[in-house]
Amino acid sequence: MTDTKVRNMEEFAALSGISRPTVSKYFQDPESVRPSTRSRIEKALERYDYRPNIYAVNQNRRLTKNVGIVVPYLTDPFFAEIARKIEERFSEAGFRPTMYSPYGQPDAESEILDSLRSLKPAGVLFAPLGRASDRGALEKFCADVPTVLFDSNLEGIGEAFVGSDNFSFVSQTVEYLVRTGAPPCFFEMRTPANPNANKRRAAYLETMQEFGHEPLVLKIDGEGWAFEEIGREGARRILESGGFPRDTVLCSNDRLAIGLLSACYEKGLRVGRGEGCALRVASHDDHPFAKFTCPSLTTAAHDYDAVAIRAVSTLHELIEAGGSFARRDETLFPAKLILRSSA
Amino acid sequence: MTDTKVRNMEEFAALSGISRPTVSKYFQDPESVRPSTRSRIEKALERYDYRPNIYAVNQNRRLTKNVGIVVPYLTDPFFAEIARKIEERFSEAGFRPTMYSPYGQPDAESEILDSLRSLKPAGVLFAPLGRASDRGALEKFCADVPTVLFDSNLEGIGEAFVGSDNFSFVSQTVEYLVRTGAPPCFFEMRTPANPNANKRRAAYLETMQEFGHEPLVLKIDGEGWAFEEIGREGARRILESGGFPRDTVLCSNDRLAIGLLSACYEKGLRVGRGEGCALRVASHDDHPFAKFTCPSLTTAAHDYDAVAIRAVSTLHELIEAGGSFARRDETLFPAKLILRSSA
DNA sequence: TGAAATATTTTACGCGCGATAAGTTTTGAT
DNA sequence: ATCAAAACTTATCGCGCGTAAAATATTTCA
Repeated sequence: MTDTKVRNMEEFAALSGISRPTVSKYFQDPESVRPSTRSRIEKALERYDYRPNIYAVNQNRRLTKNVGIVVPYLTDPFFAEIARKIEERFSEAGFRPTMYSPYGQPDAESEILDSLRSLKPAGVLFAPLGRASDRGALEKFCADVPTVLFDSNLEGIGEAFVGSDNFSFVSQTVEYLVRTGAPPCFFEMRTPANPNANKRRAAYLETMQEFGHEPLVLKIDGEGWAFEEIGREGARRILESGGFPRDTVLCSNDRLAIGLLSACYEKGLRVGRGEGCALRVASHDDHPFAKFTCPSLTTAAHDYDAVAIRAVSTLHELIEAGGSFARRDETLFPAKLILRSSA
Repeated sequence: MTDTKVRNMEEFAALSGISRPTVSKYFQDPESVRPSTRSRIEKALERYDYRPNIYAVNQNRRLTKNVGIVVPYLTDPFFAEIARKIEERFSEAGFRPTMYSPYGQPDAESEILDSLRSLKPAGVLFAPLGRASDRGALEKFCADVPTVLFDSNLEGIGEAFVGSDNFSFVSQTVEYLVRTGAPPCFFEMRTPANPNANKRRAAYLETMQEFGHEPLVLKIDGEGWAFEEIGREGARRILESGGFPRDTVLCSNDRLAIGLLSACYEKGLRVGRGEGCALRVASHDDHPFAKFTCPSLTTAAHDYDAVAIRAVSTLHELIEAGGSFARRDETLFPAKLILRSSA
């Protein structure tokens, strides 16, 4: 590689012996030029290592190749993992994905949308905070930018939704717990941040009804996104005031369960399905750490890959459709029950 | 807010009754225009909600307000947490931080640097993969872009380094374990990805020597970044072939320890410092999940905040210094011992 | 009140590339 | 060899803004 620094496309075109418009065409789609020209450009590319100025490109293109990925809490490995899968797929498809997270703060979410808008992205995959989101801000954003919601559905917002079927999660765990032991009580936050939590509670109530068992919901206090801490404190309080009302607990999500398990361990309460176990615990999500809890956590798993793949392909379709669908599709993937040691 | 859509700065300037160059000046630094002008612009801003085109701005400015944050593995809550803190501070300072992660892959790391370079960032905070990094690529990058390394130090790369003092981590844990019980063996990967691991081993050897104890290093097999899994498998193998050679184990990092604890639980081996405990386990990092392991993990904590704050301020200084320092400074923050139940 | 100091306006150019139109060459099938 | 289609070249414009120089207006302070 020669060290002649190439200032712009004009210069690079001269060096490769091709006209600038053709070089421009090449960078927009290498297949769109004749093989012989392509190889000449690529040879020059090896020698001079030029890349089009991304700002000039984006200023002039009708549509950028940027896509936004927004998740509510990026330090949660669950979201980090799904964001990663989505990011990977976009990169492969030649887009420039950028990740954003409001870390639970509604005003930060609105700010992200504002700054995202000014990036003129081709599209956005958006997992909203949920209850706390500023609905008006989201609607305005979605009116301007092709947006697909994932993970957490807000009715009427975005051109489509891709996520997991909460009913499938809960019906499977409840069915399993009932079949192999006793009907569970349901362990959740009093004021969940996420609409999925409400759907899970509803599914619990419905499924228990169906099986002819009395439902019992334990609502624990706590605000914010420190779910493990909240789960642990909630469980401690229950254990210190007489213990759980049933010998089987179904947690709304794995992060609460992680906290609960830690409280049980601390109190010397043995969790699992074997001899000498006082409590069975199951949960939902298959959080990346659920394999390493003590005992390892029986849970219903998201189909991470399916959600990521479908979310990306749906956004692709949306972009190609010009930014809007005739109908707002909702795709829900079923859960897969993962049997481990906790129940 | 009126719904007249403002196309560009020209139009907005006309609407606010100020000339375009002055409006341009305002957006670069609101303090640089007369208060009376400023308030006129801001009044217009409330009515018309205009924002300068980010691509046109960045194309023409000598230096963008972009900064890059690169961490080796973003789905690791440890990195996610520190990246978050850094991101937050840059946002407050009026920069546009963007996060990148190669997820352990050296070629992805080089690609990130390439695409980062084309963003013409004012500076980059970079936590390299370590051993696997393509040193040549990093050097070339750092020659063009003001870069400060953090977390993981590669000698001679970047204009400065900010991180934690590995010796301080290990000397504190070893001292504590020796003082309150017995000298630990050291549990680590055979081929650690990160230079910090080597420094920790060296610190272990040195500290044990100093205390007059025979060091003992257990090297477990495994490749990649699935440290919990690797730690668990390594511990299983040890437990199944006679158990740990000492009753105290010091893990190189918390993620390995999480795996080890899970293996111990599985095998019915009670970990902790009380009666009936067969093993004491301590570690390093204070991973966000270390509070929730069973038992909770005694560990040496990074000063996350100090590292984040110093990394950001160092990069600020570097940018203001025009991109290079006279001397490559290395800032190391000491660890803080966190006593929990595992040792 | 007046002159110097500071802000603002006017004017004009450039950044690097996308897009388009009109003319020229190359291609590949007859 | 012929000819139309495909690919390329040349020329030119526009995107939205930064920046600089010169002219003008406003403020500041004696």
